[in-house]
Parts: sequence; C-alpha cells; structure tokens
Amino acid sequence: MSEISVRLPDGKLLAVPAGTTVLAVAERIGPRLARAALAGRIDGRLVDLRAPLDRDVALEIVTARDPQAGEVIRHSAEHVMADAVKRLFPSAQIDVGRSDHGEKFQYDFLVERPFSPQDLERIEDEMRRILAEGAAFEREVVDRAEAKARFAELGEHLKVSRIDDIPAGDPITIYRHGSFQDLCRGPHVQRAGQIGAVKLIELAGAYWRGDERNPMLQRIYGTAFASAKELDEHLERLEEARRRDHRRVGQDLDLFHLDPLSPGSPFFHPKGVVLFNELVGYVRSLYPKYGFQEIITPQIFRSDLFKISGHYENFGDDMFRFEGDEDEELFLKPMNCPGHCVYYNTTKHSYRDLPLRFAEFTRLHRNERSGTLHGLSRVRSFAQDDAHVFCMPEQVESELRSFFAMLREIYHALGLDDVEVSVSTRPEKFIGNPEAWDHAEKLLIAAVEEAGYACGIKPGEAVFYAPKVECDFRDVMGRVWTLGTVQVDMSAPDRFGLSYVGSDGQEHRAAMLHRAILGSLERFIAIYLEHTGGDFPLWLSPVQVAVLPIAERHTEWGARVRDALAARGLRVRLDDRNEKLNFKIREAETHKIPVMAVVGDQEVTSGTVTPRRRRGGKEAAAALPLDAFVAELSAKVAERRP
RNA sequence: GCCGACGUAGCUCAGCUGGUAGAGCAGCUGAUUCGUAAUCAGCAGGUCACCGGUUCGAAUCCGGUCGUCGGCUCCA
Repeated sequence: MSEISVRLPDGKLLAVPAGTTVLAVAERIGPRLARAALAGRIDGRLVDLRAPLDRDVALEIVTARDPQAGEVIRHSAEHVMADAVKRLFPSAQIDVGRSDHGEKFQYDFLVERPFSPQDLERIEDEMRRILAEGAAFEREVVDRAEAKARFAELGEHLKVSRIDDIPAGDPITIYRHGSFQDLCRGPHVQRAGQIGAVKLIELAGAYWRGDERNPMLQRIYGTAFASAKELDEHLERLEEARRRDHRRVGQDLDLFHLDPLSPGSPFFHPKGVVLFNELVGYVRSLYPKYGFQEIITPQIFRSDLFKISGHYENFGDDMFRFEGDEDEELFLKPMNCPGHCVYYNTTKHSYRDLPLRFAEFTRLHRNERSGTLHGLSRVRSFAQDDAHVFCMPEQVESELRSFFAMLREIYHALGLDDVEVSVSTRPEKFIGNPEAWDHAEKLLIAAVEEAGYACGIKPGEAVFYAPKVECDFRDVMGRVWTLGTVQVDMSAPDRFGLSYVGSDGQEHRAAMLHRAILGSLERFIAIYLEHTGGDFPLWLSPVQVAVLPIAERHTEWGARVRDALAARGLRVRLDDRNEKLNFKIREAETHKIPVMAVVGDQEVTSGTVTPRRRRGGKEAAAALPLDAFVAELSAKVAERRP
C-alpha cells in the first residue's frame, strides 16, 4: 500500500499508509491528543476523525481549545437534540439541522402539534441524559438505495426526500450514536460526552425547504459548548445584546416609540429627532462637496408611475394603495427613483450637464407584512439618504469612485470602520441583457477593489433590475448589517426613456445609479444605537451638556453657564432640581450625556466650571474658565470630534 | 402573511391551581443645601390590551380581535 505524508502544525512530517484515518494520525502523535480530538482540519476545512486520508496533506487536530471546536460540538449537538426529540416524540419526523451560522444550532421537525416551552425543557433534559450516556458517534458510508430504504423503514419521509437532493455520485454518509442515526456529512465528535454543555434557546416555525407554500415545521434552536463556562460566557453575551437592543435604548433615552395605533411607523421623540436631524444634516452638509442637489418629490403618485417603473407588477401588493376621485388609483411612494426619473425628464439634457445627482430625504412608505416589523430596523414609514445619479455610461466608473469616497468619509466620521463590501450578481429572474449585466458587474467589482476593499461576491443576490454593491458593517457585537448600497439600473433608463444629447447631436440613453450610504435612517439609527449602546459622540448627542449646580445658591451661575453654551448652539440642560450632586451625576450618566459641568462655590467665585466627562470616574478634573469651556465644546461639535 | 410565546401603574416587573390588584423606579408635596454614579418622609397613580363566553364570582379558564416579542417567508 502506498504511503502518504502528513504535515503537522509544528512542521513535522509523518509518513502513514494511504487510508489512515485522522484519528489514527492523532493516536500516532499521542494518546491524550487522540482522546481529546474532536475533528481534523485540512486546508482550513474541518474533516471527520474517521475520514481516511488519501493524499499528502497538512493536518491539524481540532480539540476543545480550537476556535472551530464549537462548530463540531454544535453539529453533534444537533444530532443529540434530534435523538432526544425522537425518544420523547416517536411520531415526529426529522428534517435537517444546521449549525454553520453563529453560535447556535437548529433542527426542524414535522410534528402533529407544535412544541411547547415545557416540551423544550423536557427535550433539554433528555439531551443531558444522552450526553451522560456518552455513546460513541460512528460513521458509515452507504449507497443511495440502502440509505433511502433505511430511512423509509424508519418512517423518515422528509429525510428520504433530502437524500434525493444529494447530487448523484456524491458519497452518502450516515452518523449513528446509540440508536439514533442521521444522514450527515459530518464531522462529528467521537462521543457524546465531548459536548460539555447544551442549552435550547427558542422555538420557531419554519417552512419546509424555506418555501412558504410548504407546510410549517417546528424548529428548535439551541447552543452547545465544550464547557459550562463557555456556555455561560455565551449567555452573558446574549444578555449584553439585550441590554444594547435599540428598542430598550430608545426607550431608556426617550428617543422614539412605536404605537399600536400605527404599527411599524415610529414616533420620534424630541431627543430622537435631534439624532435623526444631526445625521441627515451631516450627510446633507457633504452634498455640495460631492455634487448632489437635493430635491423634494411628491408623496403620492398615480399608479401610472409605478406601471412605468415596473414596481406595480413586482411590488404592487406591498405598496399603500388608495383611491382618489373617480376611481383614480393612487399609491404612497415606496421609493424615490421613479419620481427622480420624472424630474430628470422635465427637460432635455445635454451631455455637458451630466452627471446630474438628485438626493432626497422625504418619507417613504412600504406596507411590510405584519410579521416582519421589528423596532426601528423594519418599519413601514422611513426616510433614506437616497440619491440617483444620471450620467453618460462612460461616467459610471468615476461616479462609483466618488460614491466610495463619500462612503468612506461618512463611515469614518461615524466610527463605522469594520466594513466589508461585496457585489451581488445577476439573479435568475432579471431584466435587461446578460452582456450589459456582465459589464456592469465588472465595473462594480473593479470600483470596489479600486476603493481598497476586498470584493466579496454574492451570487444571484442582485435585485431583478440592477447589479448592486452592498456595504456590510460589522458592529461591536460582531453582527453584520448592510448599510450602503449602489446599484446600476438596467431598467429605468429604457422604461422612462432617460436620454441626453451627446456631442454628436444625437440622443443617447443615459445611465442611472441608485445609491444610499446610511440607507434607511430608521434602520441606521437602530444599528447605530446597538453599536454604540447609546454612547453617542458629542455632536450627535441629544443633550450635549448637563450643568450641575451643587446647591441652590449655585443655580444662578449655572443658568449663566447654560445660557452661554446655548448661545453657541450647544444642547444643554441645567439640572436645578433639589438633589445631591451624586444623584445628578448618576442621572446624567444613565442618560448618556457626554459632558457634565459641575458648578459650586469655587466655580461661582472664579467664573469657571469643572467639567466631568461621561464615565470620567473620580479623576480630579481642573476647573476651566467658562469661555474656554464653551470654545472647546463648540470646536469639538463643529469638527464632529467625540 | 405563517408557527409559537407574551400583553398588569409612565418604566421594569410580582400576583400559586378563579375570591374586588402589589413593589421598585419615575411623578407630585415637604424636609434636607449637600463637591463627582441613587438623602429622607409622605401622597397620588391601574376598565389587568380590547371584545365576547364559562362561572355566584375572571388579571387568572375558553374563543375572537389588535399589538408586541422570537423565528420562517419577504425586504424595491
């Protein structure tokens, strides 16, 4: 039998017979490693311990300490959960599990009646029992007919249909622990005991094969770790996410609320409006620099507009529709682009006028399905930092360059530095010709790379009328949100007959770009609140300064401090309540006010204030003349420094 | 829209298997005049989401509606 060579992480080469399993290699290295092994890794890909090696490879043995250990453990926990469900509910049919996203795993079941939260507890207990039994996971390669027959006999009809999804020629493997077996690619732990801690998190309905025309299965989500300590840390992170939830922060800081009388349409409170307006004002302040002109188009349009744009047939059900006089069909606009096209067409354009860049912040309304509404991040009424660029086709590249320059400037100012950019390519259903799509996609990819981003590709993810760039921001909790986007429209120029007169005196088709940098302001605020936890930089803070007199005799000076700050446009509150300084500080801290100005006897006599920064702690701050204090703060605000 | 859970004072929540609603914080009043994260006391505050049913009696049990939350689907 031929030998292969296995390179270990320390550089050592091990010669073993072809067909040696990963586990056997681990045993050659040492029995303790073999016992602790959860999986192997070849070229960054996890492989099962029982998988035979058939070529020269670089191999790492994955143990509980490995960053990828969780993936293996959770994958095996899926099987344990399915096993537990089958033990408690023998008539349940198993569909499939997943554990390749985040720190949770899931499994779907077809059951006569939905699981209850009590069932969840029972299932979790049963899982612990299975872990305690510590059965070994075994791997088996079977042929297709055998696999189908086996699951058919078990009454697992969903599973049989899943076998049909496996491409012909691919090996079919089954993993078994105890009396439970499941179709699975692996890899899996050696024995159930290696799953140190499990917790079932939640129940949900999920359509079979993700199609809403199919029956709904019951999905259980859980998480699993090598140790109880890691599980606790994970639960602590979930708790932290709950603390930062924008709905909670929005409530605590009195920024907005959602009222049952208008589901999905937020009320912004005065402080929320400050945040909203500061964001809009900032973007607006950059419009001259990047050559945008702001316009305001109608909120309501006749249906004809959306018939021209194509939204009528594609999104008609998701628009707010009503009737005007004489059965006139009207819609609340769900986006600005058609209106911008109408405006573009009000005059004949020369190539000398292009590019024309129209921006608009007015409100948009979409009748989102009730189940999809979520705080500020999914609403029915919102505004975007929306704009459309009308240009000659050969100007698209430089427009994309300008888009990324503006995007960088804004994200940097807001402290959104962890951004990944990708291009979504042509979906199955699309309009326009494929060559034009290919060309546009190439332009986008080149522009992303030129802007200095590694360009990811999201195959088939584009909108039906336009390839698009998506800018995904990773927040402090590690969650990814799509913010900015730019799209090359393959449809509107023709549908609206967007044209310009070229230097040759002939009419030419114009190119059109859609772009937004923050996207929906509502959604952006949600994301930003969770990212910052409500700790805004000075310039965005609804209340920038709290003036805190120590006793009543200091309020007069406090009022003059307040007035001096307010006169320079700073948002300031004088806390003249009859409370102790500690109380006022605590409240300013919990309200996330970035700067406090303490005034007592010393300050009154010397005409100063003693500043205290948010979370400044006990460090002794020096008193500052009022003028200097005001000048420092207004300079920071003007420069949008924290 | 679909599956499940939930809806009690402005906020956060308690109220065991049915017997006329309770706390903390916030608010109001008073006392205290205080130097870097909660001073003390008193007062007031609820058609228990809404509609209907069961019952001598419903916050509690049942049905419906609305909303919220977690998912699914969708996201121009």
